[in-house]
Amino acid sequence: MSPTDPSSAKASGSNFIRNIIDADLAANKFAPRRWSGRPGPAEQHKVSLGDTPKIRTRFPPEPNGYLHFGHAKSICLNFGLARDYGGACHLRFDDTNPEKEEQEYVDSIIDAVKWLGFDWGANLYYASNYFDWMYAFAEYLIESGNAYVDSQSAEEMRASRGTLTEPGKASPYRNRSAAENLDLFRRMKAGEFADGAHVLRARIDMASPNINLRDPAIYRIKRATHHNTGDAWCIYPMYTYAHPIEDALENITHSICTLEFEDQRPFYDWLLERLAEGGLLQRPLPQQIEFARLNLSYVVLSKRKLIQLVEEKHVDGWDDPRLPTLVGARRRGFTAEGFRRFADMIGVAKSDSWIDMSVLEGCMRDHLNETALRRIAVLDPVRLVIDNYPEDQEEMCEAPNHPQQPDWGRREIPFAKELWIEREDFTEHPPKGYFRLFPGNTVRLRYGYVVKCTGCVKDEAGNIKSVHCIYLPDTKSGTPGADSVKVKGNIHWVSAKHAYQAEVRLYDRLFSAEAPGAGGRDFIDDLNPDSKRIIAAQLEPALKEAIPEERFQFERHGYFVADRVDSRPGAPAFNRAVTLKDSWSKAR
RNA sequence: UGGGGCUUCGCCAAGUUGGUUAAGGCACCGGAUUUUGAUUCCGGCAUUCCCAGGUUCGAAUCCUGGAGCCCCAGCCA
Repeated sequence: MSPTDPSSAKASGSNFIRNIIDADLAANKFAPRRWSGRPGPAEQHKVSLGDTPKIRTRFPPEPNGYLHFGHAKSICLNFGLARDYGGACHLRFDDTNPEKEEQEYVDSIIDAVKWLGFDWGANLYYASNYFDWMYAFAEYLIESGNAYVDSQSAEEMRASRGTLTEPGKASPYRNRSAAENLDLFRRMKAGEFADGAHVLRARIDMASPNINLRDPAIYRIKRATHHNTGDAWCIYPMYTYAHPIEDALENITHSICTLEFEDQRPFYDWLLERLAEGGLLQRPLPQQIEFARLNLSYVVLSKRKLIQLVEEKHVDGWDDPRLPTLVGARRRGFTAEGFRRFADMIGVAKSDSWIDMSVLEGCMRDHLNETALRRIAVLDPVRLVIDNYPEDQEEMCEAPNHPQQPDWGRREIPFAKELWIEREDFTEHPPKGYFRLFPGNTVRLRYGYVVKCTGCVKDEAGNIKSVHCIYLPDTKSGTPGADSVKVKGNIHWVSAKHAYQAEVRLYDRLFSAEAPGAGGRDFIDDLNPDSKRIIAAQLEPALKEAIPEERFQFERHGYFVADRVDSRPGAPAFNRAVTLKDSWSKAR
């Protein structure tokens, strides 16, 4: 199911959903299930022998937007469960509302789920492919007295629904005969009525304390071209009605959704029970299980807000590396494995919890630490001149591609008299504990020589133009004398003459508030003005050959990725995914 | 205020048939190693489970009462 070895997939700890599945499996609940090889009603499945996957879950996005971090939790949950239990997870597009859904979103969702590392095999489905069955089931509901056509206006319906504390009142159309209802419903389908003229409702209980059971609408007239069925239909099923049926047709065992659907579960069960009674759906019926959606600090995940950020151009499109979309995260340099670890780490439960953005960042840092090649980059360059180094001399220094992975080899970095070093690695007035360059101090130029700082040259305004030092010839890394001089400081550098100057984007959190828009503020006002800084950095020459999406650790800085959109062959641009932990600046 | 949920360490989260000292992760704090102030390693980190009573030899787990937070009145999903 996933690119990672299933056997190594560390069984994410116990959680309430696993407990339910364990109990179901122990009770052999799914033994009667049949699977015909494709979704369908009882009649179709019952001629088959059984269903090989032990459980079936599904990830059912509505193709009306881009997937975000919240979806990643759900994807990892559903596909992860299927993987761990020898089951299957379906990718199903819940496309029952033609006004909001587009092919563009279908494509991006497919890309995102694949990128996260999951495989639905042959189980790619569209709710819209079930419209015929849904329609037939609705006729059955009418015939069995469980649904009726209501001809009230939307306003009238709302008015008669009652309130949270008062029961609703029956519609004057509630007791139409089955024959009349059937005739009306067929004419709705035939296109005889205007949008909104009638609606099909389940007949349950207008006085139910659960508002969702007060005769919910299940079909509405809506003339709109559907991305999949075109103009074949002018009536479309509502989510409440469609979703349970989709699950049942697909033989889903555990239909996992978020907490806000909890009140919907009685209807889910009611509907499926009616249909199973009629022999339309096979038992055992799918069961809906609700878990708490992801809440992430410093982030907005609501579709409305994401759209606003894109449309008002606070970010550069849906794949902006600062956006919590999966395409954005990918461009940012986040990894699929990082998301999977994150999902495992935060677990799944029913309490409405908040996860700090630093947890996600930590997962990315963790995975990137293990996998990213090390390279040198000077992001805020100032010139370092080695006064006692011959003018025209050059030599190579050797550095490992990864300190913990000797097998990954080494690369050479050119060294010369003039180097770029980090501006913050030199100071004339060192604070307590500072062990980088300052006049009189000795540091190692990482993978090169030990140098002793002699001072700096400033312009009239007092800005440092260059730092000066002398090197200790016998101290080159890798040579016998390398450790003859012990130093505490170790700074990185790039030869000025050989450096590859590139565009580097330093991304930071999009919002500076933990809960953007909290306390009645406009969330736009919480935007972090420094969430994107574009700089010209001096990089070690090897970085020129980076290919799009190749990720690196820029030593002592963080993890960066060659941008998959703006990089050109031989001229990659880099995005910062996440910084390294920095206990020095934290301590200060 | 009708209905449905939730409440265990700074943040997640096990624990659910009542039974030794309340898992684990993250964060944090020490200390060791380190040519990344990174990584890695080792150690520490809830006499207490929202609160108050009660049952019991024994309760986070059972009972009673209370508090706080989230969700529901679309012909959205």
